[in-house]
Amino acid sequence: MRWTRYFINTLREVPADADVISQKLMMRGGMIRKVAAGIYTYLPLGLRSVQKLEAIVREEMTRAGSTELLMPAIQPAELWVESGRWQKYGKELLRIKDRHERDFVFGPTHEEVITETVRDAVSSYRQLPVNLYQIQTKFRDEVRPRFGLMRGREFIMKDAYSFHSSRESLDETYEAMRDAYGRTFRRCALDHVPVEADTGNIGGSASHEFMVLAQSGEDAVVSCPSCRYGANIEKATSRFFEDEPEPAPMTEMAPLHTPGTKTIDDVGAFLKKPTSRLVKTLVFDTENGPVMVLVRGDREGNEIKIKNFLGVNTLEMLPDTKFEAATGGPVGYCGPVGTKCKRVLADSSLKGRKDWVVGGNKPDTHIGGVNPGRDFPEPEYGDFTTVFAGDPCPRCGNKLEIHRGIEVGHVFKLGTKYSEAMNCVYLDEKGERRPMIMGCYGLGIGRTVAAAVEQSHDGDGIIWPMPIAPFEVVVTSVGREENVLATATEIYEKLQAEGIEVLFDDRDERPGVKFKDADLIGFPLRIAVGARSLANGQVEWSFRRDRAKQLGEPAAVLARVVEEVRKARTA
RNA sequence: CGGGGUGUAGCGCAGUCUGGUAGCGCACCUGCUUUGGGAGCAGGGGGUCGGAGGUUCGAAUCCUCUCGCCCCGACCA
Repeated sequence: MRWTRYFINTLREVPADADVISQKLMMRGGMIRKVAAGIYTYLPLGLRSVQKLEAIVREEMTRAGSTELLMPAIQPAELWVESGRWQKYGKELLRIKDRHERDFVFGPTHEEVITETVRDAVSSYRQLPVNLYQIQTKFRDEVRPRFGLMRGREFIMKDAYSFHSSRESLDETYEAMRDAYGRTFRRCALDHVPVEADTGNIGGSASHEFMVLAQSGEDAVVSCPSCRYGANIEKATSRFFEDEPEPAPMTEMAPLHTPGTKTIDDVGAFLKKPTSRLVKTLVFDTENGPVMVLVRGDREGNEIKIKNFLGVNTLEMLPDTKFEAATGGPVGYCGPVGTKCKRVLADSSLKGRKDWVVGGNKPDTHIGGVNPGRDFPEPEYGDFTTVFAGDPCPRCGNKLEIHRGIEVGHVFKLGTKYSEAMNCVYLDEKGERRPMIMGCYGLGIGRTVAAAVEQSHDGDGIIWPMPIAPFEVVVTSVGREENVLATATEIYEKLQAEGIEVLFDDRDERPGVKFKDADLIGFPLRIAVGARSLANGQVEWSFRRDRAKQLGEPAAVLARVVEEVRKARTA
């Protein structure tokens, strides 16, 4: 492809509304263009990267035994009513009406359509398992789209769904898909980590996310450098409480006068005890009424874990205005002894511990020597706290690390949530009707491309990993001398003949402009042909990643560049 | 949804407070010079100043309403 015949418009200045690096560089490099908040055009260069990633994804899906289909973006509301999500999904679901005033949605995901499809086509266990995928445009009306392609409203996603007659069959496919994801991201040369994830609203029993590690990531990833443990912070656990001393014998409950100690740190300082020896009381409001959660004083409550344990849809910190009425005590001195809260949870780190120090439900008062079971009803124990960096790994005990990550893929064991709601059943060997067991597997195409840019760039622009670079090689002619153009053209044509993806910068521009553009767009390899080196019968080539220039005769450079591309392709 | 900000040429911005026929840089077009890291000079084209209404002899500028966009927060497969 010749630059002068292509469609590239680079910007010298960063558009004012771009906030993350991938968005800035892709907009400047002429790869994407914002049309509305969270809605982008993929310009030709950007589309090439997208399509190259899609090709890799298709190969890996095929290898994992998944078959491609394409479902509609616009879906009838009835399907969503049937699954129950017409009510539940909320404002993120873009609802539209056709000219007959019939309700439709622009699909944010495709469980409904695929379940209907498989339900109608499959009736016997002999036809299972089924594994189907598509690469398609979704729309989610995010409250706050941001970060360019990383959190758009309209976005391209690969989504796959599998249907099974047994748990074992689902496990097998789940593993195959998980492997396929790992291979896909590895082939894109992305530094990523698979982690255990919260299953969220979608439900289901097991779930893993694939996180690309990058500063701009919206998620926090807990990982162990020694063993292979990795989990989203929403889900991660640790053995932080194992350093607790042996429980002392129980003492009597005794009130403590603690004036002006609103926070747990105040109380610790006042009583001259480390906050880890105190108990912090959190109160949340849910649709089922207020819930009290007790955690060790130095830890933080994890709302996702609490929400999942309770099985509620809404959970938020109880506002001060409702506090006294709900708990029977003032803010800052809340505790489980004699509380009005019907439900009291406690983090497992408190289990077996004696003589708690808790709020006294009276102003300026705490209580020491409090023991669950004796002084207040035994609470419900569970894991309700968030992991801190440096906590011991739940598997091996070594220190956990926390990094920022971009969620580029998510695999779920869905179970029978949708098949039951939508009557997607099969007949087993005994002729009995059973709901199919489902899995679903998402991979953000645009987000992965953006994540690659987040992870690989420098002050001058993008440094594309070869497998998803818009072109593998750029040939830059420097100067307009006849032999320069002739040599550059020849190299360009030979590279094309070798099947290399090459862009020929044949513009009549000054060298600086061409080099700056090449760096900005980030072609992995560059061949520069200029009069100066050509006088010695040489041309120059370099990798974008280090830009170290090497000289050689055209034929030798050509061979070397072809070799480097092939090497990268098979890596 | 709450708080803050912003909207002037394709991009980046000034002008708004203090009303008087719209400006700068980049990009674009023409010419000459230049040619290995975003050239120089000269000339040129392009904007109903987000939209509607109002005040005024006169509105980018003041007032009212409205829309878009951005940031922080809450929320989120």
